[in-house]
This record gives sequence, C-alpha cells and structure tokens, in this order.
Amino acid sequence: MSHAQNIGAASIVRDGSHEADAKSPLVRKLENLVRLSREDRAALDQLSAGARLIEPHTDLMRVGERPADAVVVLDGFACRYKHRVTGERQILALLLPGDVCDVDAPHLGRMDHAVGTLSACLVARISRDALAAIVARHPTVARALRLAKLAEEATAREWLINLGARSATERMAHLFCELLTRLEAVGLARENGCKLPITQLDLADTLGLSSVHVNRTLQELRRKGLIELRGRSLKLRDLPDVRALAEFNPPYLRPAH
Amino acid sequence: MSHAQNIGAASIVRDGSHEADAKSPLVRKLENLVRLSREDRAALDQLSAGARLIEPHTDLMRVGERPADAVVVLDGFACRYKHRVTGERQILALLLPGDVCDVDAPHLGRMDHAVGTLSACLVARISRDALAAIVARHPTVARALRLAKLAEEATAREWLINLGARSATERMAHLFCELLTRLEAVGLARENGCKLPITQLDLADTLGLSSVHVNRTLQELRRKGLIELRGRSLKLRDLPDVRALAEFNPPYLRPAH
DNA sequence: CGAAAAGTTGAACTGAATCAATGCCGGTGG
DNA sequence: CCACCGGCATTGATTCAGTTCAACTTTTCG
Repeated sequence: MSHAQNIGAASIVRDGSHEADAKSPLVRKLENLVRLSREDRAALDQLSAGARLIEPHTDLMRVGERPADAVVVLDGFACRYKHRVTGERQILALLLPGDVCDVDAPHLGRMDHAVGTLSACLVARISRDALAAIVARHPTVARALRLAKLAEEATAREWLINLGARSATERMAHLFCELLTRLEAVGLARENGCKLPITQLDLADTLGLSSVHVNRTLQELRRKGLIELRGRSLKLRDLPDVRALAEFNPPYLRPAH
Repeated sequence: MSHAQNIGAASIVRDGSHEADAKSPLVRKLENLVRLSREDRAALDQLSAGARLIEPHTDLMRVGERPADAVVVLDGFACRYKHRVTGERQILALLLPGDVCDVDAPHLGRMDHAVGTLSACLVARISRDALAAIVARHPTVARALRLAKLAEEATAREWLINLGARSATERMAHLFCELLTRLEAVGLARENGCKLPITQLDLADTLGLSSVHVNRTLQELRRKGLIELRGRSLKLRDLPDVRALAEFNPPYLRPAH
C-alpha cells in the first residue's frame, strides 16, 4: 500500500547554461497566465538552474519539516500526499512539470503533509531568498505565481467534488481531462495524449479507490472507446465524450479569465 | 436535494457603533494567529460595520460572477458549494463566524463555485478598496489574513483525506472536531459543545454521504456515547475518543506554529 | 535469466445508496 | 386553541458500487 520513501540519489543534470533549449515548463506555464518579458523569462530560467534528477518515490518534503525553500518540478510527476495512521495514503495534489510547490514557504510553520516524487523527476529547489528577490523585481512573475496558486486552489475544489460526489468512472475521466489540459499548457501533450508515468496504485490513492477497482474502471473506459492507456502513455480517444462524462470545464484552470 | 437560493431579505443590524460589545469573531480569530494592536482591532471592527442579517439558504456569490468584494461572516454558518449538473450539491468549505471569504477577490476572474448561507447569517461585505486599504496600513492584519488562508488550505486538504480515505463515522467525527476547534477559536464553544445550525442534508452534502446515512451515522456516534446532538446544538461527550477515531490533529489550523 | 513490481481476474463481502413510508416538530392560519 | 402543512428526521427493506482477498499473468529491470 505505501512505499518507504528515501531521500537522496540525485545528480546534477541541468545548470541553466543551455538557454538554447525549448522553453522550460515553468515559463510555459506562467505564460498561460500573464505576458512575460524577456527579463522575466531569464529570471525564471535562473530559478530552474541546478535542477536535479530525483528517483521515483523519493520525498522532497517531509511532514513536520519547516520548509526552507520552494520546489519546482521540471519533468516527471510528483505529488502532495499524506498517510493515515492505518497506512492508507491519500494523494492531495499532483505536481506536474512547471508546478511550483509552496511559494509561501516563508510564512509556513511545519508541513502538515509530505511532498514526494511519483515517477523520476527533474526538480529544482528555490531558496527563500531567490524567491523573494524574483517576486520583488518581477511583479509580473509575482502576479503569475499568485494566479497559479488560485488555479491550484480551484483544482483542489474540483478534487473535493470528485471524491465527494462523482462515481469511479466519472472521477477517473475528470482526472484525465485535468491532466491532459495541464500538460497541454506546458507543451507536454499532443493529439489528446500525454505521458502518465504513475502506477494504478498511485491512481487509486489519488482517486480514493482501491487499485483493483482502478484497474476495472480503466478497462471500462477502454471498452467504451473513451481512452487508450498502454505502458505509460494515455490518450483520450473521444475528448468530447470524456469531458461530458466528467462534467469537465477547463476554465477553472485559468483563474484570470 | 437542492434548494432554490434567493437573494435579498436582508436588514441592517450592526453599524460598528457599539464598540462596547464583546470582541467580534473576526478579531478573535485573527488574534489566534498574530498579536493585534488596538488600531488593528479598530480597523477590523470598521470592516464589520454595516453587517446585514441574511436569510438561510441565500446566495452571497454566484457561479460565474466577478466578485466585487470580499465577505466576512460574523454569525451563523455559510459555505462554499457547487452543484453538479445532475443536481447533487457538494459543499466545499464551511464558513464560520470570523471567516473571510475571498480576500484575493481582486485577482479573481469569475467564480467557479458559489457561496451561500446555510443558517441565517450576519454578514458584512468588504469592498475591494477597503480591503486594499487595511492591508496596506496594517501589515499585521495582512499577515493574519495570509495565515488564515493557509489554515483554510490545510483544512481543504483534511477534507480531501476525509472524502478520499475515511469511513462515514470517521469523516463525521473529524468534521465535528474541526468545527469545535474553529468555533472555540472565536469564543463560540464551551465545554466541548457548540451550535450546529445546519440540517442533516447539509451535513450529507458536506461529507459526501446520503442524508439517510448521515442520520444512521449520527445515531452510531450517539450510541457509542461520543456525541450528543439535539436541536441545533452539538456536544462532544468524549473528546479524546472522538479525536482518536477521527485521527484529528488540531495544529493544522494554526499554520504559523 | 530471474526476481520484483505492476497489472489482471474471479469470488465473496460490505458500507453506503436508494426507495419508500412514517413520525415529528414548529409555524401559520382559521 | 387546534388543525393543518412543510421541512426535517427516522426507520426498514433492498440494491449496488466498490472493497477485500487471493491467485495468477505480464512487464520491467538489474
């Protein structure tokens, strides 16, 4: 049910020096929310410098810890999660490429939940000072981060509806719609398909279902011709129908209107 | 299942002139998070001026609306909620006396959910300008509002765990612990008891259960001697046991540590 | 190639939903 | 003051979505 989470096994992978690369997911994400200047983008790319490759199932922040710095995911899937004393794990949010975790770390006391990778991830840590500096010097970036946070809150509300009011199939359909939309926003989806580098057990702990039922629900969605999921890649074969089933309404992910 | 929500039927009840009153729940709540000066308190009491009494089941903000101002609940229970197209309602958060709703209204586009009263409520609206002014002139209040927001987010995470991972009894026990703790913080609880001015149907839509099952779960908690609930008042007869059952850990409501 | 992790399947079980009827209580009007 | 009405609470019977347990297969990866 739960994995022992280990810290470590990281190696420096990206030092911000290959500016010739495609845009970073962080820049892409924020550009959906505001118009960034060249300087804004450069500053953001600075933040992504020194990213490290982290093993799957590794904690980035532990319960009870005082978060010293924020974290950006540049590749892979991570999550916020919490274990019950009985052992069950509930995943509280998925962190995808471009997501920044705990911008308001400075105000925070102790973590009431953990943050960890699901797949292997490329992750950059942002010190409190670096964050304060960029927010002070780049008001547009500051605004984008605020908006991103609002989107995160709206997403949490959708998850509450998912867990409180939707059936297994609807939940799963909704999650897939959300993931596709969020990954599209950072250029990591094409033709209604994207990577889904997590196990059915992770999915189960996200959706509040048993892994057995996740398996059966996936089969049902496949049987209906709604999705395709082989290996670690997901495709929504009939986006309109999946959205209808899920009552998925994308605008909540763009809070600024 | 759902109620037609009406707007209106309000009358002015409090104009901020009876300073001799007990502390307002807003001041009480924020004083749990920071140390307020006399001026801070006076400014907050200004905000509560012009509060109005609102009928039960009345919308304060509608889906799709652009929120012009924030809202403070001074008495009664309100909530954030959303309806599915199938009609089910999911309550996303309970707003208790002292709670401020949508401090960041200015950044917001359109509401993705509604806000409405459950019981009759005493509610003050805070204009965008008034809010900006107080935040600018009273940094301590600004900090308190940020911390209150963090507590709200932590609460949302607990609700996710509730809906995703806890049984009906555990969920209900957890909700009651949360309510008691929050109401204690604003001086509206005594001897492990408090008002609970909402119906079993409201409770059902909060907990993601049917109203029939809420009824049976309440009976179970009563039978075990854990709670007492008559009329609209709730008492936790065995707080340690209720907390244990719910795995309730209060500190998440005090984010600053 | 072999072991461990992930996915799949079936059968039995159960927590919670649903359906439907009944009781209760507070307010309203005759 | 009582009769009636509507919303809320309660109860029983039945059904069902999702869980649990356990075995088995497939994939992944060292």
